[in-house]
Amino acid sequence: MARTLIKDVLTTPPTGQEITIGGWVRTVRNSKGGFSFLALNDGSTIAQLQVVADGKLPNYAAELVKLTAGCAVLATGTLVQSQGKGQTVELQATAVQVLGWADPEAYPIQPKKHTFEFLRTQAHLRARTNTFAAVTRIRNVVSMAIHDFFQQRGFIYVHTPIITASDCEGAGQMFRVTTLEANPPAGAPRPDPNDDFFGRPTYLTVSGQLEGETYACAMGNIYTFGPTFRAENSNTPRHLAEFWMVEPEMAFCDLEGDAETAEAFLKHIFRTALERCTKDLEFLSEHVDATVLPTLTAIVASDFERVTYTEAVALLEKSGRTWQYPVGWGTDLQTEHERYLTEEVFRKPVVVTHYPAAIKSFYMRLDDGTAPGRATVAAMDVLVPKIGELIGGSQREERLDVLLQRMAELKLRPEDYWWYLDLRRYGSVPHAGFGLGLERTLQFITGMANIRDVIPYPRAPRSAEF
RNA sequence: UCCCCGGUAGCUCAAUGGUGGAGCGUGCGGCUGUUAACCGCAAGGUUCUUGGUUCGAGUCCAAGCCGGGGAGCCA
Repeated sequence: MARTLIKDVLTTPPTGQEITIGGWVRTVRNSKGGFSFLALNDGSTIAQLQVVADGKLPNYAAELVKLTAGCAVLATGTLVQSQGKGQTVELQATAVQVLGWADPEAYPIQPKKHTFEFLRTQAHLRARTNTFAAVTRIRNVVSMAIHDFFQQRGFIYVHTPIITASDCEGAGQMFRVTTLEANPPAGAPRPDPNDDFFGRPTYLTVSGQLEGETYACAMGNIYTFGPTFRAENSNTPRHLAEFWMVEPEMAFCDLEGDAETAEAFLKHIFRTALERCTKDLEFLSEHVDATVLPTLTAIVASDFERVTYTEAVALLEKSGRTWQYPVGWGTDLQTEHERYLTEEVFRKPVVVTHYPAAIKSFYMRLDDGTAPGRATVAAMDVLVPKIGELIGGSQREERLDVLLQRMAELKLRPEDYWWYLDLRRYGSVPHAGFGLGLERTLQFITGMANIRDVIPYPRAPRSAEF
C-alpha cells in the first residue's frame, strides 16, 4: 500500500504522473454529470486533496457515490492541474478502493463546526478535524524544536525517573504508586508501606529537577523532557494532572544565564513553529485566535522584559487599580497581577526575578546582600499574555550551610535529601535551571483556550476516559 | 476545593407555567467541474437524574451528576 503523502503531493508540479494516496473523506460532492469530487485528508497537512472519481470506475455506482465523511480510501490516479477553483492540483482517479466505511448516521464528526467541548467527548476521533490535526502537528514540531535547541548547545538529554520516592519540595499533591491492596477487607491490618513493591512509599514524579541537578553536576548541561504528574484538584483551562515538562539544568550558570537561556529557548520554539507550521498557524489564526500569528512574529523579534519582583510590586502599587487581592511586598503575585504586567504594562513576555524567599522553594539560591526582612532568592518566572506562567526557574542554592539552614526553617529533614545534599558536599558548583510546561507553550502558540485541547488525551480530575 | 453560568433532535441552539421548534447533519428526489454546493420532501425527542410545588413543569424549588468560565495551587 505504498502511498504519497498529500503534503508532498501538493508541493509537486503536476506532470500527469501516477500516484496513490490514502486518506479519510472530508466531504463528497456527487455530480449527476456522472462523477464525484472527494476531498481527502491524510493528516500530513491541513490541506485536502481533491480526487475526481469518474463514473466509469467499476465500483462507482456500487460504492463511490455512497462515500460519506470519515470513510477511508486508497486512491490511485494521475496528478493534474485542477480545472476548478479552490485548488491548483487534483487527482484524476483511475482506481478508488474503499477500505473502511463510516456509517453517516452514527459518525460523530460531521462536516460542520463542532464545539471543543463536544470534541473532548470524541477524543479518539477529534484528530480528524482541522483544528486538532493542526495542533497535533504543531505539538510534534515543538517537541522536536525543544530537542534541537538543547542538542545544538551541547545539552545531554537525561531520563529522570517517573516513579520517585522523594516527597520533595512540596511541589503539589502526588499520585501514590502502590501494589498494595487498595481496599483491604474490614478488620484487616492497615498495609505497611514497607511491604509495598519498593519497600517504601512511592509516587509519580512532580518534577525531575532534583535528579536533573545531579546529572548537571557531572555532565554540565542537561535537560529532561517527559511526563509529569500532579494530583491537585485543579479544574482550570491551564492545569492537567498529567502534562509534559522540559527541565534544563546548567552547571556553571547563574540566574542571568538561566534567564537568557529561557528567552533564547522560547524564541527558538516560536521561530521553528512559525517556519515549519505556517499553514497550520494560518488556519488557527483564522479560525481560533486571530492574534496568534502577529503575537508570535512580534515576540521572536523583540526582547523579553526583565523586572525584579520588587519592581513589579512597585508597578502594581502605582497602577491606580483596585486589586481583588492586595498588592504588597512579600505576597505572591496573583493571576490578575501577572496578567496586568504582561498584557497591559509590557504587552510581551516578562521575566520576573528575585522573589521573596518566604514564598519560594527551599532549593532556590538565597540572594546576597538583601536588607533585613527582605530576603529574596534567585528565582525567575517567565510570564506571557493570557497563559500566565510558562516557565518557572531559579539558580540553585549551592552552599551547603545556607541550604541546610533553609531546610531547617522549612522543617525539611536533611536525611531525606542526603543525595541531593551530597552535591553540595562534593564539588559543589553554581548551577541553575527551569521548567517549561509543554502544553502551556502549545496553548500560547496555537491560541487554544483550554489546555485539554493541546494534548491528545487529557488527564484531569474526574477525567480519564480513553 | 470555592464562586458564577449551563444541560432540549446526531451537532449548534430557540421555546410568557398551558399541544416542544429552527439551522446544520442524515435519508429520498431534483440540479450542478463541484468547493462545508444549491432547491424540495421526510425521518428524527424519556427536555441530564431523582424528588417536590401546581389543575398543569422544558420552564418554578431542592439535591445529585456532567460540562464551561473565574479563583486557589502551579507548569
